[in-house]
Amino acid sequence: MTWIWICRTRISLRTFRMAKTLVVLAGPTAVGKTRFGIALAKELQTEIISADSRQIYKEASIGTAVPSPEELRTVRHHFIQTVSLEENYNASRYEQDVLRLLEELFGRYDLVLMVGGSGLYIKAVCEGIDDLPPHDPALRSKLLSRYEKEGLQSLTEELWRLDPVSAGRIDLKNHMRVLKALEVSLQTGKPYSEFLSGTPARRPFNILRLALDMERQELYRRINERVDRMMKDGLLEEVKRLQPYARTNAMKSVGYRELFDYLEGKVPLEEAVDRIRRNTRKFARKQITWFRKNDQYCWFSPDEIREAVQWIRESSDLQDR
RNA sequence: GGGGAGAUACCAAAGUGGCCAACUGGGGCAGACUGUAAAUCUGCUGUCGCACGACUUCGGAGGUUCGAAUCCUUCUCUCCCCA
Repeated sequence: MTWIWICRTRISLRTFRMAKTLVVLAGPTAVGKTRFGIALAKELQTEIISADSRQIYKEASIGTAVPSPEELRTVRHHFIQTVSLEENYNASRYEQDVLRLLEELFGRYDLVLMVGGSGLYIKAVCEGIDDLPPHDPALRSKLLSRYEKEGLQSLTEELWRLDPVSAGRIDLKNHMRVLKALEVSLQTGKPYSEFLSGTPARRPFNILRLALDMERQELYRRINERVDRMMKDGLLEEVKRLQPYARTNAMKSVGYRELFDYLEGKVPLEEAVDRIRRNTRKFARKQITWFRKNDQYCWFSPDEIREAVQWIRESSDLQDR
């Protein structure tokens, strides 16, 4: 656990002079962020902004593992079940919504807590995300069917023509990236790359980042346990109820797509549940990778709430108040 | 008791004399990622050095061969069918 110490020492030596601080609590799914976050919020007497791209949807609760009603009563949460699955929510909208809310919250608190595992959403708030023209679903579906008919090659060739900068930068094997760049370039007549500033946004508040992790084996155990609990709590019924939304973005999530497959008769139930377990493990690994590459995170184990509180107090200079 | 099929790396599964350290899929590990981000994409995955290379693998033990996961003998185990 030396890495934690190195990281803590380096950051806690820094002195933060700014009055307002956004404390970010990140980490893989099922590591215990909700519990930890609530404990922190109580201790620091503040509110929680959820940074979870799935818990934000109104219609879902079991599969997205939203905090329980009791937990939500204990500490005020924002962005939990606030938008509909039918809406086209994304990181950019989240950035704007959070910044607007923060203005208000910082009027009341010196310190606000953001808790969640959606790396891109957190990044959008902390570093900004460049403005793009409004998404054009018609163009997207046109490009998508072209991708299916003509293959990726045809799209990348066009991207090289329209936006060589992006073509040189983007992962050309990833059709999502190619599609996006092409879509924007076609829609605006300007290369996608010109919309990207490449510089992090300045924020009128300070940011403190901490992340939770635990031994891999234990994390996997907790994931399995959680999946079993979700099934007992009625995940299958929730998924049945959400079948009309099966084709929306959010319903491609772990826990839903596997059960849609079961409901459509593609796999037996036990197999579907097993896939949920495996896909959740993969998801957790990806989250860890994402947060690990950002060396501003100070890592804690989920039982180090006291240590985290102390670290936050020291780092945010609250003690001087 | 008789007849048949099979045992391959963590799992599943190809290979049926040299092109095999062994296809492929899963799993695992690592990574990329500025609008689907719980998405999408990439690399590695016998051991040791981790580049070249060296060493040990395809149920066990023998054998044939210049050479075997692949052929022969035998042993062990599994599955199926008939009794």
